Amino acid sequence: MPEQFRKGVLVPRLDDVAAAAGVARSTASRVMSGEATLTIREETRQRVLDAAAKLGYRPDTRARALRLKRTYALGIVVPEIDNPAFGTIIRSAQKAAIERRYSLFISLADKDQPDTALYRRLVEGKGVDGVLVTTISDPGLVDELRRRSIKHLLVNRELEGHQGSIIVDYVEATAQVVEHLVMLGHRRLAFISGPLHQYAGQKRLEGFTKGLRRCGLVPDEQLIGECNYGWAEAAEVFKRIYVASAAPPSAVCAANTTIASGMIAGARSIGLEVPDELSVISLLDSPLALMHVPAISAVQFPFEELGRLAANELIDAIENGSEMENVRLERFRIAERGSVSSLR
Amino acid sequence: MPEQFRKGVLVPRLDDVAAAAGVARSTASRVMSGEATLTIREETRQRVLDAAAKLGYRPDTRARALRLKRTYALGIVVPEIDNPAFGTIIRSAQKAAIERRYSLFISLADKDQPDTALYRRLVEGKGVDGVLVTTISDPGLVDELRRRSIKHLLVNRELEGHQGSIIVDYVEATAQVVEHLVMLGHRRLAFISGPLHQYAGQKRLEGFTKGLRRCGLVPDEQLIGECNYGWAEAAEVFKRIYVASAAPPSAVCAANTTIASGMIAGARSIGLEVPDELSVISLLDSPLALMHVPAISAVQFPFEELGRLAANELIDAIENGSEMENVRLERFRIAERGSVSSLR
DNA sequence: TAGGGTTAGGAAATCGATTTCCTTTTCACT
DNA sequence: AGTGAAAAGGAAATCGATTTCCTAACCCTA
Repeated sequence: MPEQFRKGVLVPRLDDVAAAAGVARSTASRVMSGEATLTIREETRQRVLDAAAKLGYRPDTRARALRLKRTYALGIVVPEIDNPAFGTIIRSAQKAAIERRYSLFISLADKDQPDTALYRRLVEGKGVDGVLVTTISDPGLVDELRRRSIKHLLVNRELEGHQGSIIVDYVEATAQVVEHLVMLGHRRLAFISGPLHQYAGQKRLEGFTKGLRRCGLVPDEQLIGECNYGWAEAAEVFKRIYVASAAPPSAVCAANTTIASGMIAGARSIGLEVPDELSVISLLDSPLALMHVPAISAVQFPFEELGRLAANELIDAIENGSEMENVRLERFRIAERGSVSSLR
Repeated sequence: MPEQFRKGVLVPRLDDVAAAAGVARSTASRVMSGEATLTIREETRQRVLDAAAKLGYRPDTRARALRLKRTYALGIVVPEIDNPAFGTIIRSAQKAAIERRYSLFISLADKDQPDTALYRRLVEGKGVDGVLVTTISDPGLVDELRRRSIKHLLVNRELEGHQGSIIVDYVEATAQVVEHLVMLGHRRLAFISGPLHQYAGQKRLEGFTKGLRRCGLVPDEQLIGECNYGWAEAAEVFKRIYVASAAPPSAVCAANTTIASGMIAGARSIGLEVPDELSVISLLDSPLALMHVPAISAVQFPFEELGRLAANELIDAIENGSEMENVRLERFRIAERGSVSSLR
């Protein structure tokens, strides 16, 4: 009875393929997995392949993983899913992974639920061969990965003394934005950041002050604002800064397009024209930048490349045991749109 | 030597725990997996638990899955990751899954790469116990799931004759938006949809004409536009419609906030005031709606509930073999903000 | 045709956990 | 103390694939 049962109801196993082709399980395995440690006669190969096709055989990943101690799966931990930068990274990383015959699983690192799916089941349970980490707000994750010596690569994040990270250059890009504005004649620059205790905020602030110093200017505490809660807050923060400052800014760098947009709304609400009376630039591009009149100038980073390289570097490390490096992608581009004016 | 080797370098297995506790593997298994088919003396239990804790033992998911024929993992296939509705669905589904001790893996159904990770490795290779499907643009996926009799649930999508889907009511919501506008005195309504060949576009168009008919009005082909490529196109489409129509619309329904935003820009570019000369409402809310002055009125759907219920229904079906139902969440809310005016 | 080297393919161990089936121990009761 | 039932725990099969080790068949040459 098991014979009928197997053919009809259940999913075929390798044994079924072997039986159908009239060969041993081992031979079927050799044919299916391709990696020929042994030569197989062409005619036998075809018999097995035909049988597999007819039965609709698909190898069982779980069994394979158990035996091979390899899952050919990668995980990526992301803090938020609807951030366009992460979206791009995920997409390109998945594409690169698939090209090398790996799968990529995405797992959200929920703030209220740090005990993520990926972490609990996959990493601890050896469900993935490696992990891309795009958030370090929970340092416990990286610690644990290191402790269990699971290959992992920090993506768009870096950590003091940590081997294996790949980043874009927020610092230099921000510094160059500042230089760009100064070259256009701006002298009073404001900076409205996202949460300053987070990685991106810190790097951008660092770049901001670095850029100013390169131009022989000194940062003015009064012109530096922090915005934790998005658009509406950005408008308020801007107004507060503008009104309070002795000499108001002629240009503002916003951490991202949401903040830039909010700031523009704030500026307009107190009668300021953009870009004539206030130049605005976003330190991170997104589709939102184009949804304004004028469109918002913004810095574009090679996030697609970042995701691709990250996946490939991780896979290399898994397959060749190669050490992971710390890579910094220096490329970026200031997309000049209409929100910045020249004072000259 | 293997003894030392195991303790030092490698990850502990159940056998190591058993050895450390001085019991048999089977006993250790019974303690660790909790499900007591057999009673275990409290003292023995503690010994095993202590040993496991000391060794840092974590069960190997792959081996477990192989033996149990269950992975306690769910997959979700999403068409795009940076759409706020999908973001909400994913987040709440993941949360619900974790609460029931399942993992949720997200996989992007890339258009140019329909051969997704989830599909290839997980579904075919029995890597997940069930799948949430949020896109039907590739009907092959659903076909294949059905053919392999893998539990799956359509989320925010439905298919003729398909058992197992959970949706929000785009049709009724859109119809009620139309009624709402008509009650405010609007008679000439325009509708700018996203791609009309896709699910959401079809449902909204259906609701739009249904709403009009309920109010005794007839849809005017001239006032129906399609926008496939986002903001800038929406502005153009709107202008074209407005200029071309004999009697111009006093209100417009946009499929989503990006289109609504683009339309508003288009309207302003031809000198129209919003909401005084043109009312605008989005049939789908997103943070972008609040990034306007005036803020854009929009329809809010219970996507969080959708994701939660979807995960739970799928898990129920997996665990109890219960049939999956077709559920429609009727709740929705029209968030009135400033972009709609009354003509009375 | 015997001998040596290849080529082709099979039997069985293995990966790590679960579970069935069985044996031993414990305990209550007479 | 002896008996039977219940409790506690162990040995081994199992899940589905890979791989090592081995044997049989084949081919060529001397």
